[in-house]
Amino acid sequence: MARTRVSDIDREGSLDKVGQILQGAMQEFLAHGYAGTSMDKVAAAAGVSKATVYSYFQDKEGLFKALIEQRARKKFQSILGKHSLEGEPKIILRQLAVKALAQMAEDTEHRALMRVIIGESGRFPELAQVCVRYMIKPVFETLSQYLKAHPELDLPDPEAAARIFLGALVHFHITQEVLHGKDILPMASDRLIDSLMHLILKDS
Amino acid sequence: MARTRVSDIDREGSLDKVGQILQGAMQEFLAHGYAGTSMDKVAAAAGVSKATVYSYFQDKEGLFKALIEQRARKKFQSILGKHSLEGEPKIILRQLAVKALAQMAEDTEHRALMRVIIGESGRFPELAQVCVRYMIKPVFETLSQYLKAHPELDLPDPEAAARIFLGALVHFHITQEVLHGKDILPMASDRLIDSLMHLILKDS
DNA sequence: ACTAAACTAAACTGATTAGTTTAGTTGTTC
DNA sequence: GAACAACTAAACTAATCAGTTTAGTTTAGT
Repeated sequence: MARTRVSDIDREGSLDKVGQILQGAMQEFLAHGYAGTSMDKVAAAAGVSKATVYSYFQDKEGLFKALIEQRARKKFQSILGKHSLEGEPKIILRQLAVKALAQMAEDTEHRALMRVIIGESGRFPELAQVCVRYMIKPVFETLSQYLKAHPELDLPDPEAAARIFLGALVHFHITQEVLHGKDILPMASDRLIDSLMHLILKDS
Repeated sequence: MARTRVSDIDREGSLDKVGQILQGAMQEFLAHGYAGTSMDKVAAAAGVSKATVYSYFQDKEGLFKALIEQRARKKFQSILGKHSLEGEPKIILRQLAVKALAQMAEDTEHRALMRVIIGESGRFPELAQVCVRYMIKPVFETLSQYLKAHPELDLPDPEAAARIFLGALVHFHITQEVLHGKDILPMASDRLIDSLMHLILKDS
């Protein structure tokens, strides 16, 4: 049976056992997917015995779900949480696009998380929905709100425009980085962003 | 060793052994991913003995790669191959968007293929690149060419515009269908398409 | 020092895996 | 009918897997 108690004094550096296990699980699951990961290797990567893993998590599926939920919740802050979205659209939207593409490009964990979530979305639909709810939805709503607050952009449907804006960025990242298409279908990110700005702002 | 001879008379219905094996491999690999699929089940699904599978394909990895390459090459035709892309942009682009979204939504194999390719893109980068080369690139180039041939659209960078157009559509499909986000982040596809048309055409 | 909880390494179960081998069965060709 | 190639079912190897158990160690509270 899994323990309910989680918060104790942090002996041993900075992580409690749950954190240690999740850390090891992240390393393995994000690198090899659900079916490709063994619980022995998770325990080894966590620096913990296998019995301890099973004392905190019911089974492999439970650990995987707990891990993905934790990472999905933690990712939202880093992608838009600090970005305040205040100021002139011409500047703010460009800043947002540049920063989003750059951040996604350098964040290998985010890339691995995308692969796992999409790859397992057929077998774990509820996990995919967790990611929609806690990662994708807040980002869309934040941008929608900003676009709605700027009627001078003359967007008849700000929510749909937010989808187009973010969809174009994320799909660009998928083709270039996730699918290793940089050399086959090369394009500087500035060109995408310039065109995106031109379409949304209707002028320069 | 894998056989080199492939084309023979088609005894037995319509499929040769290679086709039969690939058919069974598709059923299993697309449903359970690479690591989650066993060669015993592939042979059973193909209606063929395991020894026969290994007489045509070197190993699991070779069969998987052959399968994904075949499906990626076959998918290009169905997504844009029949669409001729001739006529007024206002009509053609809307038609293209409507048809692309509808086709992706009803094509369960395409959805499974997306999951597997993205999910395995970290472990099989060369397969992901095959898909970029034979599925994504031709679609981008077809649309780019069409946009370039219509200067009245006043697009400063038709290639980037093609990326935005298709990226918005594909990412919409990923959030709604692949990640099961329809009920969490609902939006009628018409709204997305209307906004996309408005942005590209700058008027109605 | 005693106790109890948390943890460890290691062995174990029973199932499954990739890939090979064996012995026997089809079907075609000469 | 002899010979050959393609195929089959089934057994086999050696490794790995999820999950449990055992027996012993560490740690903290009293």
